[in-house]
Amino acid sequence: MYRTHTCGELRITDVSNEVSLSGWVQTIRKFGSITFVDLRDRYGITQLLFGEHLNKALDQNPLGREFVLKVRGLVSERSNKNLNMATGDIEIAVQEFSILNKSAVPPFTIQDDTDGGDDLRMKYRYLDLRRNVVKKNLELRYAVNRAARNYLHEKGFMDIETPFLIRSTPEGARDFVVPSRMNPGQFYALPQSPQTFKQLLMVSGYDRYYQVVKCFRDEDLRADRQPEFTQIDCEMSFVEQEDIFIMFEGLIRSIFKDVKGIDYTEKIERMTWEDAMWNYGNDKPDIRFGMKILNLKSAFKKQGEIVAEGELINGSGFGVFDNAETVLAIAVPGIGDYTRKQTDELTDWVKRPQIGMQGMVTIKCNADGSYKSSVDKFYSAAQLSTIATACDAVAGDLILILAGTEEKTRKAISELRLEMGERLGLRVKDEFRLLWVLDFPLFEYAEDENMPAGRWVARHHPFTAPKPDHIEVMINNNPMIEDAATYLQHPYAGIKANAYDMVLNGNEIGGGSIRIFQRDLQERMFAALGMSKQEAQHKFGFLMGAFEYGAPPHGGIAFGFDRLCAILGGSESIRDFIAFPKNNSGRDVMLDAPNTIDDKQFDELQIKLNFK
RNA sequence: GGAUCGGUAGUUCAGUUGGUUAGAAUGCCGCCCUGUCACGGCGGAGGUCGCGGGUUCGAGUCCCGUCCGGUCCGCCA
Repeated sequence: MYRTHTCGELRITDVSNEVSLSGWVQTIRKFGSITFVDLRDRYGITQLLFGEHLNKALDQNPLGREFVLKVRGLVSERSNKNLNMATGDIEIAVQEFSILNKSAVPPFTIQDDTDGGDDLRMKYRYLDLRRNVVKKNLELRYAVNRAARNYLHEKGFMDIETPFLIRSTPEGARDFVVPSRMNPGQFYALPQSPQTFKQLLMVSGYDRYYQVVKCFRDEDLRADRQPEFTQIDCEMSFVEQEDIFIMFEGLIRSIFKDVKGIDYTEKIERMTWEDAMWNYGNDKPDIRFGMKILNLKSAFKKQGEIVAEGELINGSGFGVFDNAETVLAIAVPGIGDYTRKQTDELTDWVKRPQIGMQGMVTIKCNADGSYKSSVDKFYSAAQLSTIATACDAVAGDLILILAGTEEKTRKAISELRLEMGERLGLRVKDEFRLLWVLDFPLFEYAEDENMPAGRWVARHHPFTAPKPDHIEVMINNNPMIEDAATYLQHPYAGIKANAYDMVLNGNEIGGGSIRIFQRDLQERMFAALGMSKQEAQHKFGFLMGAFEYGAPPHGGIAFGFDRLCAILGGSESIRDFIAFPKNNSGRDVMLDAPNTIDDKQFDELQIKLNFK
């Protein structure tokens, strides 16, 4: 028998029992004639004491780090206890031991504070996974998985597997493709999500479906993006948006409770996409802190906004503002005492290529109620005061202003806001703020080499239903864009979707929609996206055919499982929460994949390489 | 496709204005040590400075190219 107990469970109450343990050698501490060894397994660490009588055996069979060891001995109370270890009251007085397997010296230390770099740890991921911190992350992942499954099972959702080898429908992300040997010249695609299958399951009457499922997208990677990733994919029949909100607020609350022990009882806020863009410059705002964006002048119109276009900065003679499409400001609390050097550094920050601003204007709000600005000669004290008041700035604040084209400036100030939140410590890791963003536009403008004026693409996906009030607009207007410069005036630009994202601390953790379930509306949607009737029938005939046989109204949501785990675990990178992740270039550095295949395999597939 | 940072001992890093024999910590090996748990003490081994080319009397250091890795932009319905 290899073991009677694990390395994490023996306590003072077990003293004088004879036990066997098996595990890995964490450390060896030799003291002349006695030797201490920390033995590690998944459950913990237990100290072993090798007495003088084993010295000869140890000389003949020397131990090393990461050797696999089996010992038999007596549980003994320690004379020096270690309060930092769960098993710190006891040790095993070893009577006999055997080395089950030797280990080469690991390329990095298997410790919480390892000396190994990311690259090396990924190459030897099986060693990295032995480390406690990595193990904790995977345990958290499993806890989230369990919490989700328990909740969904409780609510009557049924886990149904859908196929991985499907057909390519290159809308949106690039597909990974798999050649078919039995059908030469033809390819499967790996699913970007089980979207159409879950909709078909609704047509089939399964009512409530879920799956914790791998999805594949052949796009460039980021710290929070992998080519294969996991979604908690859900779909329900006979629901409206409100039903979805209630159901999945329950899910996320349940996950918080089970995984983090947090009772998230607060109301989960809701914000329209327009408000999010207007106030935060971003469709996934981090609402843990304020610093809302003030529009001093904007090409982006929004109903009900108090500040009229240009009102605050008109006629100043300051060309940068007067000529800009958009001028946006944020009031950063408590940094009104920044030195010239510090504000210059911030200016350099927004001038980085990734942000791409030409410059930045600052207004200091002094303690005596006066203002000091880098554009003092263009604006009166009263004008600066008006701007400051509109920004809700108080004495001690620093107002940062960016000007330029609408899209770029809004994106830049959004980045600046997040950066300042980060620098001021306002983005607290263990504070969680959930938010629904809703009323997304149904369509998004896209450039297209075949269509000079551009065309519409689905912002979410082509199965998303328009808001009921907007269906008429969609049906009664020609989708054709006449002029790229005025696409915002096209009726389609204002059509809103029954789509929603769940946002946690500035991250999109889930997104979904109410779906189209009538054949004619779905056809109309494909047409709006520039797909011919034949093409739509060819690619999605199966779905539209299904809609003819009594499709129920339905909708759903998919959560980004890896990302959710990373945020709950307080990490920026989802790689820490995936057992065997890919690197930045989509490579598995452990397997050295992707890699070439044999000529024989090419022959069987009847495929010939044609490198350019 | 683009921007940017990095590549020096097994590992993590330092290396000044281009100048003698490229350092530290940790890991590894050996010896000593009966209560350690980041054990301690003494000693030792360990380097094609990613690769290729160039400038120079002289290159880890400067220039060009290339490969690899990190982060970001584009992209990600």
